[in-house]
Amino acid sequence: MIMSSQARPPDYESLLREAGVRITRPRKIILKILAERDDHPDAMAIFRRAVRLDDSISLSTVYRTMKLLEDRGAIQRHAFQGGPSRFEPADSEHHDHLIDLDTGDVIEFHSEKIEQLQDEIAKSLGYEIVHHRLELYGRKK
Amino acid sequence: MIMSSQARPPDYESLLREAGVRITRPRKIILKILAERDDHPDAMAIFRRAVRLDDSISLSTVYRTMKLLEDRGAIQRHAFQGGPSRFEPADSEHHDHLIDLDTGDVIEFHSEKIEQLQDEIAKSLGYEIVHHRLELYGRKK
DNA sequence: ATGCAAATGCAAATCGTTTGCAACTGATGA
DNA sequence: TCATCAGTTGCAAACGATTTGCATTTGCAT
Repeated sequence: MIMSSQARPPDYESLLREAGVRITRPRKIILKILAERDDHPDAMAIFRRAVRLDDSISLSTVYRTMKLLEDRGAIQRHAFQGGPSRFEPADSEHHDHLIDLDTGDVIEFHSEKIEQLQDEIAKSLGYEIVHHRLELYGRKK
Repeated sequence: MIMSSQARPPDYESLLREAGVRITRPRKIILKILAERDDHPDAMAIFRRAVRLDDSISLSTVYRTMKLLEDRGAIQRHAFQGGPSRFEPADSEHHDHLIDLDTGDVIEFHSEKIEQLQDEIAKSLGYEIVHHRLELYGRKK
C-alpha cells in the first residue's frame, strides 16, 4: 500500500490548445488553481479561489470547465458521500480515498492487492471492470 | 467471495410499531413493496409501484418513509454513480456492489479478504473505518 | 486588423430531495 | 365505541448542485 506522490500535472494549456480548445482568461485561471491545489476542492471552492484572481468569473464557467477537463481526461470527479463533486488532476497514478468524517479531509491510498481481488471478483461474475469506486469513511484514532 | 443470499426481512411493521412509529396505510404499502422487491429500486420506482396499490400516495411520503427506515436501520441507501439513491432492506449480511453499466443491474458480492485489507489500510493511516463504499462498474463479457 | 465560431456571464431551468403547512388519521384512554 | 391529539399525510414551494438558453464577448486563424 503506497501513498500517492504529488506528481506535477502536465501542461494542460498546450494540451488543450492542441485539442482545439481555446485558452481563455477564465480557463487559464482555473487551470492555475488546479495546478496549485493540494486538496480535493469542489466547484464552489474553485469558484471562490477563481474570483480572488478575477471577479468576473462565473460559477457556470467553473462547471463548464470542469466538465471539459473531465471529458478530456485531464481531471477526475469524485462524488463522495453526501456532498458536491470534488476534483483532482488525473495525472497521478490511480488511487482510492479515505475520507475523514470529522474534517472532510481526503487521504489517498492504493492497494494493488485489493485491485487484483476486484478483478478476480468481476471476472468470476462474468464482468469486466470499467472503473470502480473504493471509499473508506472513518475517524482518526 | 460469496453471493449474498436473499434472507427475508424481519417484520418491520411490528418493529416500527414498537419504536413508537405509526403504521399508516402508505407505510404498509411501502413496506410491502420493499419486502417483495428483488432489485435495488430508487424512490421514484418505489413511488410508481406504490401508486399502483394506492394512487393517493405522494412521492414526499416515499422519501420520508425511506428516511425513517434508514434512520431506524431498516434499509440501506446506496448513492451509485450519477443516478438517484437506491434502496434495499438492511437485514442481509454486508456486501458490496457491481453495477452493470449497460442495464443498471446491481450484483451483490462480498470479499472478506478485501474487508480485511481495508481495515489494515485504515489502521496504518491511523483511522478507524465507520463505513465504506466499494462499487465496481463494469460490462458483461 | 477582421470575422466568426467558441466561450462567457447571467438568469432561468433541471433533477433529486427536503420542508412548511393545513388537513387528516392512527392509537390511546375514557 | 368514540373523542382526542400528536404523528402523518399530500401538496406546493424551497432546496442545493448542476446544466442550459441566449445575447454578448473574445480568442485566434486569416
